[in-house]
Amino acid sequence: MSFDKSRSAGVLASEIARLYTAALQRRLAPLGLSPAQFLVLSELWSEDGQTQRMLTARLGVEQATMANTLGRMERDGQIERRPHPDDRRAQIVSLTEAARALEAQATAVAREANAVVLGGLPVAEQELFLSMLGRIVSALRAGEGVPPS
Amino acid sequence: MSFDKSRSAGVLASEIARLYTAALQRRLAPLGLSPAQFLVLSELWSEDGQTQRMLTARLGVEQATMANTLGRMERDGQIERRPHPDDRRAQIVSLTEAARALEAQATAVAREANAVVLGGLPVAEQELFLSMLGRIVSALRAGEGVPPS
DNA sequence: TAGCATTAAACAGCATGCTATGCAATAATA
DNA sequence: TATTATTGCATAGCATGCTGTTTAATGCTA
Repeated sequence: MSFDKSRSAGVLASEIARLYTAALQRRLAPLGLSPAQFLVLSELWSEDGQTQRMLTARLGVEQATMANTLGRMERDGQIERRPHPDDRRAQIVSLTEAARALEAQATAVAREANAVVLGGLPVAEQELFLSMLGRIVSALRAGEGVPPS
Repeated sequence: MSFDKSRSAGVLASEIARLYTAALQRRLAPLGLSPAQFLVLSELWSEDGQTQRMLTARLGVEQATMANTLGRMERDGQIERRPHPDDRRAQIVSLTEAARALEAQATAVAREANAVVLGGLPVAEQELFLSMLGRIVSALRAGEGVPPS
């Protein structure tokens, strides 16, 4: 009859997401970063000089969301946008020195925030939990997401 | 060194949350409801006539978030706010007829959206997964959240 | 009882996410 | 080659979440 939040995978996942984001934000704030900015940076740290389109695809958010986030990152001096040499529609997103310098610290605190989440389970179950999350994401992307045309 | 999103419990949970919210939104839209509105309604369906403070505590969001959501729900004709008989600061939030009529359908589609999420796992693992989510939420609330003073 | 603290809501301002549109540049095709 | 389709981004507008501040009503206490 009624809806039991405490047994809803979606509601529980959303709550974990909110608490994780808050934990990460508290740790990133001293570095001048936000959670979404961190994700973009982590992509650029592994490969600098990507187009907005590539970043959008790899992080799995909508193009407009990425455009807004990149706008804030440019405003905050984390990235620069330079014209694409071959395609005048596109731009190359590249790290500033300031952003490059944050990699070690930011990665460390992000790992810490994730450890806090996993810390809710005994070590013996953590690996299985990660595996379950991964399988669910794959299934949802395949089933509910936009079909890859 | 670098940050691996695909092994981050927080990132994966956030992604499941986004995909779940989208799946739920698609199903609720024909009823004129949004995911956050559904959660408030589900609370009111089980006990009508609560104060904003009670709803805030039970759904675990901030007071300001709840005030905004209730504002949209009032605008959309789902709830009414009436003065509290004993406390002139407070208001009683009660369901409109229209909102009361949606319970069965809305609950059904929400269950469906949750089934889609759990569907990413074999049935044998679903119960364990729910238990893990619940334990993590409890641990995070206790550890990182605002201490219950 | 006067004054301070607490509580219930509202409001302001911001970050992230989304959809829908619009625009310019590039590609494909009739 | 002229049209049409596609692609890469930007913008607008909205929902949800947060923090911080303000206001009004209540409660407590010296």
